[in-house]
Amino acid sequence: MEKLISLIKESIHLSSEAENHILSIGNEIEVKKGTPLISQGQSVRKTYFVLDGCLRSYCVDKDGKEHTLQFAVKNWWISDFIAIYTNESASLSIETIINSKVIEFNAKDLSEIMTLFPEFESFQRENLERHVVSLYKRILNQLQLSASERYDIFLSQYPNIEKHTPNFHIASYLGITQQSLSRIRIEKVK
Amino acid sequence: MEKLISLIKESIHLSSEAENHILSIGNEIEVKKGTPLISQGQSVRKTYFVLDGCLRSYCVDKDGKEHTLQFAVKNWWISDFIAIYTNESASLSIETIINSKVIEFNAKDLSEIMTLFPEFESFQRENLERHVVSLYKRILNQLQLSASERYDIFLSQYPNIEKHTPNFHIASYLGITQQSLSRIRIEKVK
DNA sequence: TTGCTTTCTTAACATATGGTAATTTTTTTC
DNA sequence: GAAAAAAATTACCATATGTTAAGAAAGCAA
Repeated sequence: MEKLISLIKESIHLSSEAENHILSIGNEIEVKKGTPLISQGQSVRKTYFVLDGCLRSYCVDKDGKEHTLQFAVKNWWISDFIAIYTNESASLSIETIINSKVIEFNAKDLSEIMTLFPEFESFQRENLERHVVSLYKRILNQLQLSASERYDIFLSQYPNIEKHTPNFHIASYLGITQQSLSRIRIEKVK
Repeated sequence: MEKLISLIKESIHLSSEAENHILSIGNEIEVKKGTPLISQGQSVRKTYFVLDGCLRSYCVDKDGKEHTLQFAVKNWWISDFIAIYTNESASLSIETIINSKVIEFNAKDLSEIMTLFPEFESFQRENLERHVVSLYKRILNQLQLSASERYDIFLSQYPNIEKHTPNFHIASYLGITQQSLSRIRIEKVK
């Protein structure tokens, strides 16, 4: 939990009162590989901060195909932000890819922090700004790059992730089939 | 300019002091069709609020192809947010698609508002939350829908926009060529 | 270790989209 | 309104990616 506290302190001044409040609303838990944490259709109550391991958020389309929206590794936040920011029920599911350690927060508690300690507004705003930038960059990649080029960028953004993440999840993040990814991987070797 | 003020008032309480400050930093201008407002490579100093008309942001790749990242119509903000939030020079260009009326802000003035009037933090945060949601939805569309389905959604999100926006800009937003879009449009008629 | 399950690869074929180029249509400009 | 410029359509062929299905490899559980 100290890791999260020190991360916050990089961005804003944190009173001991606020620090204690965060410690009181966060719940550190260990989650076995393959555990569903949020399921499409449910009402979303949780947001997770990853201490160790790897999670992913994805949606399942009408044909039953999965599409990975986000991977979250150490020090990243993950939730169904679409549901949280629009107050709708979950359109995404979230699961652990490997055994992981996370801090679980009630989304409601997190948004209340900003009322209790207004300085958190700017912490949250900065997070959102970075979030917007990364999403724009992903859209730009999708618009202008081939699947093979997107895979290269993926590997540089998530070094080591392919050691524990099945290729079909990576393929679903890149927007291609696992067969296409397999072909691309073989081309690279040559 | 009243339109922007009333939009802000929907989100936060606005003191007359803060209102005057906004009026003082915003510059209402009319811009002829096809005018470049920001160009790739420049340092970005402006953010625009659209009162009337239509603008787009786009990037030009190494082959000279354009990729449209955003269209902005009435009551939308547009800028190179990647550049602004990362403090880099512009990776995007912005231009008017038709004769437009916009309020021009110095990006620096806008971010200073939050220091001068902290209540703006939450206005900006809410904007960013909506921004994140719309970007996630676009990524999901790109991952799971065909070009034809994405075009349908585009038309419902921007009704009337095709009346004044060239198809090759719409195609570049959807991530396809104008020839493909042309084929899709013909299929629809049948 | 052994067997079972999941994941990955491979192949043959199908389909969507891209590239080039010519033609038509629409818009702009004078 | 005529000429010029820009945009849209069309056609033909190329290519990337999808689909289906089978077999190989890797990972997991007893």
